[in-house]
Amino acid sequence: MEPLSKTSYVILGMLSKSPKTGYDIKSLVDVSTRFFWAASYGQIYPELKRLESAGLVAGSDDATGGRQRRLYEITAAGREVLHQWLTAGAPLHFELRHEGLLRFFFADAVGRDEQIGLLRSIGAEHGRVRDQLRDEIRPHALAGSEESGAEFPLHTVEFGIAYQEFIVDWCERMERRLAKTAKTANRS
Amino acid sequence: MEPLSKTSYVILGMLSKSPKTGYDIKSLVDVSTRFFWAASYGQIYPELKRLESAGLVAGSDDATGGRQRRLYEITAAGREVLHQWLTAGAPLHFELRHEGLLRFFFADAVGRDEQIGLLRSIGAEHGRVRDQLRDEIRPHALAGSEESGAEFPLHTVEFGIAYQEFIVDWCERMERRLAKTAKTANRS
DNA sequence: GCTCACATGTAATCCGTTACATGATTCT
DNA sequence: AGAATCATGTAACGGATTACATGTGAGC
Repeated sequence: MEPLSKTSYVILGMLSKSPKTGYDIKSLVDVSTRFFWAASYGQIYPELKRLESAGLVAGSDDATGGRQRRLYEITAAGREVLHQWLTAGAPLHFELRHEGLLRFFFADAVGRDEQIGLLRSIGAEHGRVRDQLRDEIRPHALAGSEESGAEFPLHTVEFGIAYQEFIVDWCERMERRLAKTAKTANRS
Repeated sequence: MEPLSKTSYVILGMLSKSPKTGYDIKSLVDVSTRFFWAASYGQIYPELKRLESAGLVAGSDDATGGRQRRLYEITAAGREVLHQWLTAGAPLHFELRHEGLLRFFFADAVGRDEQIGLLRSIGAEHGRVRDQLRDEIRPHALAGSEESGAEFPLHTVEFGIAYQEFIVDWCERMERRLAKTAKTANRS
């Protein structure tokens, strides 16, 4: 069996706690793993079908009246591959794409004002994400933790908050440093 | 004109300093922007052609003997769109995909030993990247800085080092925290 | 003579997003 | 009555990686 995509482990992981619809999974991802592993309907629904034909999840129709609803639950085989992935020694995929940093890299070509403006927008954006994690995602993780005893989703959000905060702080420090050594603009 | 991909800005940015071959660009990316914006030959060569037909770069054959070599330089129009991007108010694309964190999120399903082992591999991996930035990329940026006066590539590497270090530290703190509250394994 | 760096490209494939299409139920 | 939420899916597209294919020149 060819190896599963990382996103299918998100699905398996979410289903390992309780049965869910594709919609449920997407909603959950949006308030939890999204910041380090996003997923869209365009991935989730087809992936659920693939996982079902691979015997890792089992779907059952669960329509209420005229509204269609397909509830998936993880199978024993699914639990097995999830556990395998969770304990594997394989290299962990890590990827960052940061347009702000890319611009910053080339920022010698613009004036001090633009350099500082760039740092402000980068900092502001990461500040917004930090706020969102703190005010929306963290309470959600906290509730889940009290209800199920799971502590790692909470640890993960807390890492996220500290991570965003680190970038915000760095932007502020760099901004101050640049402000001190004001310099005339050097267009291209 | 449809908007350029971020990767084409990497190319334009690299060419804005001096003319280069596709090979040169790839080599440079690999010792500079790679950690927050990677690029492969499969993107660079086709993109150079597109940029040329859009009039943003100009290529000239520069073969030495039998070895083909095509040198590209940025045009005035190319400088213009680069500068536009560098000073635009557009939202900055940011994306993180972190398999280690994803596993960590689901780590309630494994035992303490595996949880700690996971933190160790995450920390070790980020430590390796930090070392690479410090020992290989930073000297390179420093040399470039002394030669051309460009300071932002250096600032960017320094951010990278601090960023990787932040994650390493966090892993160590979390590891210690988990070690203190040892717990029996709870399979799935 | 061999290996490594220089040099260019393409095709297959993967992973993922966005936009579209459709409809039921619940809340205000 | 209308809006928001629940619910499922697909098609088109975009961005990027990997593997493949090919060959030169320089240094040991």
